[in-house]
Amino acid sequence: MPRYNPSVIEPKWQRYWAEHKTFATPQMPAGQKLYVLDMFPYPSGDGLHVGHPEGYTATDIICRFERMRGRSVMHPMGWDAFGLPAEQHAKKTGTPPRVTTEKNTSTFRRQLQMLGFSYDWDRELATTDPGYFRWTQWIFLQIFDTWFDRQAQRGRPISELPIPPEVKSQGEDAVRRYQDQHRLAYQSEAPVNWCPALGTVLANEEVIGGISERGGHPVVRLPLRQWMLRITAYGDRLEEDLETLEWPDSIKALQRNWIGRSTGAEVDFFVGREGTAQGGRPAPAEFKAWRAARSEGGFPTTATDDVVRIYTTRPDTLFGATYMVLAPEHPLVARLTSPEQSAAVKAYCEQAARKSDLDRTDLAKDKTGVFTGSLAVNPANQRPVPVWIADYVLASYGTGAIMAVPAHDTRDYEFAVTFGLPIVPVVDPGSDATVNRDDVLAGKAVFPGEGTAIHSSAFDGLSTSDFKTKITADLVARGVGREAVNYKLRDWLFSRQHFWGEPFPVLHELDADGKLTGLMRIVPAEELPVDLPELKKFESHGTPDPPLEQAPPDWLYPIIDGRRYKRETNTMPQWAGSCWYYLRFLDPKNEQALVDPQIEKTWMPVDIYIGGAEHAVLHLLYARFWHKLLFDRGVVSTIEPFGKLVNQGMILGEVELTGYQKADGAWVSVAVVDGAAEGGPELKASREKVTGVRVPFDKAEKAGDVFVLKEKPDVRLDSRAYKMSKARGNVVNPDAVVKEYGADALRLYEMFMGPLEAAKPWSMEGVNGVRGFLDRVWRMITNERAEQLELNSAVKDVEPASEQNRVLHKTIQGVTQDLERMAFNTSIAKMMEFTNFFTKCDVRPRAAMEKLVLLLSPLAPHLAEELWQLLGHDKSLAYEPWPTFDPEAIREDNVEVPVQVNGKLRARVTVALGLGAAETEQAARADARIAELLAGQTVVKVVVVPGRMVNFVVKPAAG
RNA sequence: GCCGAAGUGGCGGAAUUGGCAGACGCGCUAGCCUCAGGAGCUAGUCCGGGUAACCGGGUGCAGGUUCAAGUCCUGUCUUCGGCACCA
Repeated sequence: MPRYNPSVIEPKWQRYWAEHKTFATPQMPAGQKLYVLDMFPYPSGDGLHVGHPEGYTATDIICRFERMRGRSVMHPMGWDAFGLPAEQHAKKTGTPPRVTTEKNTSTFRRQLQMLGFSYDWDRELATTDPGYFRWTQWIFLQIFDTWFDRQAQRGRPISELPIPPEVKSQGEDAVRRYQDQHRLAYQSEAPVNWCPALGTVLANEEVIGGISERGGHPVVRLPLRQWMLRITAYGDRLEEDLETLEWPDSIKALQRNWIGRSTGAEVDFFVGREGTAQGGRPAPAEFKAWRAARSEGGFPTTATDDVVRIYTTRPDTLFGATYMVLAPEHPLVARLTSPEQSAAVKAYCEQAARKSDLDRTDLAKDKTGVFTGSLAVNPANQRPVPVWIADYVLASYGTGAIMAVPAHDTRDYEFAVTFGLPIVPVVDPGSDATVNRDDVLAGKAVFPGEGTAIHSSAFDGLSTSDFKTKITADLVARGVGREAVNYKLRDWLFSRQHFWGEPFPVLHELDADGKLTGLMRIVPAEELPVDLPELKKFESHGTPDPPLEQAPPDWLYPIIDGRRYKRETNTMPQWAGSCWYYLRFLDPKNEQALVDPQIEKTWMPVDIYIGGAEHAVLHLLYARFWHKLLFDRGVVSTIEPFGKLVNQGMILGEVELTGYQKADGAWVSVAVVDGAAEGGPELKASREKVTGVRVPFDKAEKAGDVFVLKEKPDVRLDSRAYKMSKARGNVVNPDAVVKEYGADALRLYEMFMGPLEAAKPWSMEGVNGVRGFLDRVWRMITNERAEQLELNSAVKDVEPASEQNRVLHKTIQGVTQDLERMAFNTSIAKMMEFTNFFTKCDVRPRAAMEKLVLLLSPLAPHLAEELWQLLGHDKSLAYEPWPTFDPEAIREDNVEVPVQVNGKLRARVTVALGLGAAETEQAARADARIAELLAGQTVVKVVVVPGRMVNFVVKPAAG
């Protein structure tokens, strides 16, 4: 019985495509090129999740659609295969990560192939292949070999870095050290999250409140030598070039926010060398001399040690700066601390050092701080201001010190209130409705907005923006300030203390005693890759040092030209491999270059890039950074890697009803429960803990717009879909769906659920629904009752009747337009309408059936290929021309026009297409019901949109 | 707190430019077919009233612009996502 049986036809066509290499991409495009890329997955041990195929189906549809429209399509897939889970598995079981990774990759590959995606599998790559990470290491060498020329705003070879004469005069080693300081890859001490219990270094996201996310063990912060990449140098370009991209505005906003560019001024507050060295205020004579020197010599590039340099975005509030704050880590803290304050300052700084960044911000409700005992001079009005230390100022942002303007900055205001510091308003909010003006002017409220200057001597009356310009110019003229730009973006911490990652192609020089000299030597490009050594065991060795410290000596200590070196033992983060994989897909087997320049020029940029929003910032920012650097170094030809970006929404689990019960089992309404409380749900009023219980749908009913318990209708239930998770037990396995409904049904359902970008709850009933549609298509074209597969007897070689032709062409038009704008859900709806219509026809013209099969083929390719073959074609439809529609066939002779009276729909009249406004109005007036409604009324106005609608505006006739 | 997205039937969602709200699917109801059905077919299904024609209401809430608002404007509430002392 040839019913629609996906478990037979799907493997059949997958084999066909593989054997015929149907989707092999030519190295050079034959037609117009289209590069469609999925964010490649990390092959986890859990296998594919129904979230993966959502984006992959969307890109697959686009690719199949565009191939039929004549484009040359690049559509590759690969594996982001380095990652912590495989390493942790190795620690537990001793299985080498490469073995685990290959096993997981096989599962992922099988699952993706089972869904019939049209990837060119000959381009498959994994970031863990030595042939791949050879080039990841090569890119690192490019970064290492680059410095950033601020003037030109681009990266240049380190050999072109100008060496100051005073450095040159110190000899070769000094020059090398100077270069090392300016490379875009550099080393620095940075704190890591070391968890002794787990024996591993954790990422910031894995540490919550000083406790490891996994296991709940304490985590300590230790400084460790780390590799950093100078992404901040590219801050401006990363921000500005967002404008050139066809990305969702929300993602651009997220990136802009992350880069966090702000403009303002740097200003020096004089503290002096003499008086302040022991606390107290700077000597007036010394200050005078400093002022004179500054107006002569100007503003020095790096701060001198007689000033505290601050950064502010509001130089216009300088007259309101009543104190200063240094971060606890600020280098001047020790010198500015007076003997009397020394104990208090020391205690405060030690306490701050113990807290992680997270703790500092978490406990941010109350401001803490300590006075240094020193005073500085406000350069606007020459008044002395106290210098404080507080951890609400971050050492890592700006200059690590601020001027505090409590009247106009919320944080400064809170601090000033806590410690009783003076509050001087210098901005009049005027009529600004957000604050009470009198309170602001009395120093009893904070006003962070813009307004008119007061208490600012000669600047009074200026608007905030004018003031900024004027005072900045004034500061520059006096040599005490300059314009400045800052970023929230920090340099990229690029090393990990892991085994399962790309080794750095770097060797550290050892002296005769086997100690590090601090000088480095790179592994030359032609000797790459630096492969990972074989480790005997993977267990933790109890120190935060990288696991590769345990590597065999012949790997760890190479001897070159008779000199002993130690290899770098940190490895690169997982981001490294995913930063450039889109380039390697173009030319995956090239051993001479990362990508052939001609091929790169032809295929780049990626035209459509689809993936989850979780990569909105980091992956996309890092990849853009590398791409720009490669552009500067002449490796790639475009300034940006990804043209159009689409984020697929998350697929949630099935909708669940949750009721809440107290410890004694009594039900409580969801209205009185705080579900987001820490440590589980609790009653809003009493903070009593309650338990969430899943309630089956047959125990609940709808009351108004909420669900309630059937047996206790005053108990409201929570109705929502949750993120799929193992813990919740609501994960849907694609294997099971394919087994029961078929891959085409899974693909179609994921597209039919709703817009690609939206978060959507899963529903097995919905899968069953689209499977029903595929069954109907099958029955429309085949004879299900025959013994052998044969055409339905209603399918005939005849011309379509005019109504049939109209439906056909409307469907072609609609589906084409919907696919062009990635509205997959509505394109499916249109094919359903087609099927509903033609199923009712006793005669189904073969040409119409063939066209539908072609329209359906990007979405449900296996079914389409099978029907195409049955309709008498002997090769794949993958490159059949896409059906075109005839506008003539769609045109109807008559249109139904709604007629409104005072904006309310009262009748519909059928008129000839293209009828003029006057005639349409006549036709509307001729309608019996309209005539009745207009009788006795004065028609004030008639609005006619020919072919669309008529509206009579009436009022009762006078008299 | 700040930034972003979204609120439309019992449910997922349509409505491309301001012009017939609810396409399509699920679910539900009734009927047909069947030995049987988690199969198929037909009809109905926004809410209230009415046998019906039809009438009234309706896109989170409150206003506004317009002949006309799901769509535009102002305010507000809720949910989700992100950032979180960035001076």
